[in-house]
Amino acid sequence: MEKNDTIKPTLLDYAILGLIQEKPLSGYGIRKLFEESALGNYSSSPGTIYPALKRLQKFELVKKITQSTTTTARFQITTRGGVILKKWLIKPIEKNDVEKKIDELLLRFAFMETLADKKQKIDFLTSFRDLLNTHIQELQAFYNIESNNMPLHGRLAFQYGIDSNKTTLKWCKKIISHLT
Amino acid sequence: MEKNDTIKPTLLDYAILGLIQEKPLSGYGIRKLFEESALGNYSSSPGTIYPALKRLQKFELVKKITQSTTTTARFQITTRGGVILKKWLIKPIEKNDVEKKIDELLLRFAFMETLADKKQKIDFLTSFRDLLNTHIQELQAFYNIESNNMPLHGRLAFQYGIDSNKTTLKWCKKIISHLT
DNA sequence: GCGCACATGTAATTGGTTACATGATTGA
DNA sequence: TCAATCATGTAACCAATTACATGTGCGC
Repeated sequence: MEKNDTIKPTLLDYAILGLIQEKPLSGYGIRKLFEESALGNYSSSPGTIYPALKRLQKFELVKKITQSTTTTARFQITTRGGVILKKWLIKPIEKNDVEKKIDELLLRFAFMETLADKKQKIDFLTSFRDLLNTHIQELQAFYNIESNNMPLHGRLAFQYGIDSNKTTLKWCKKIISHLT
Repeated sequence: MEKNDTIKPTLLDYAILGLIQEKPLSGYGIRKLFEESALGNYSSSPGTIYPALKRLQKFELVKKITQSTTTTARFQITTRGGVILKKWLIKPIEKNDVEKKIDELLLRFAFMETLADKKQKIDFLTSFRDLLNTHIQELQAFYNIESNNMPLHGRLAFQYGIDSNKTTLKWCKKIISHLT
């Protein structure tokens, strides 16, 4: 009905789309997966999941399927939902993603396994790596100039930021060599 | 006025309290700091900062001070605000903080510099370290059991989680030895 | 018969985002 | 004088959190 209204899926929406894309799941099944997998910190509370599913249904990214009266209804991704999911997966990584949305990039990577081809994966990872490199250099440059003006704990916290970006970079390189 | 109503400050609220605790700042000054320091990804948009300041004023955690008619009004932390800030800084770290709220822990650490004594800092960091150790062991145990059932990319993303926790642990240990 | 896991919702509240709106001051 | 920066706000919208509410089916 609201097909033509634009929807801007949240990260949770994408996580749901990615999960049911593998196989249809009930609302409860989705909740259990979020609870147990621990991968990503998405809320599994009913007040989060069920309204999200309703939203996704409204925009026809998912649809309810009922095989028999005895089994629980499950949600399936629609063609439209699949298109939107894939578009999100392979869209170019932006500076801001690397600076503040590592979780989202990791989620994208996780779902790329079956939904992207090898070239797209490599593109994703090399772009990720390059942007990380730039970001780390910028952080380092900032640190070199400003560290003397920073309070001790601020400096140490900033160093943590650099450290963790370097870890991400290492991971990225490891995966690249793993895939090639 | 609403003194007795409980307030549950958000992370942004704490960030503001921590900043103005050092020296009074205008709303604009706070916005600039969030924009430039890059430390923590807090929104610096007017629609975020000014309502937050209004909220903090309402609960009397900050108060407006005007030195002269020419200078811009600045916000100062109140006694009440100081108490709440300190309580947050030194409260025991929970399992969940280590699992999902590293940013908050880093922010707490940054503000502890002047607001906590050496023992409190060491307690904070050793507790952080111990909880991280436990968490990493749990992740590793989960990985050992489940990795064969995980899809490749899921496994790699999970490994990223372990890696980054290990980085946090290393940082933690480094700071501990730095302080002792 | 009791408790637990399964299963699905709604309602109130609220913080954050985005966009809009306004005006002063300052330096090129 | 014109653009940029300083400076402060409001309004609409929306997703997420928390709490409440309900009901089934299974195993002990």
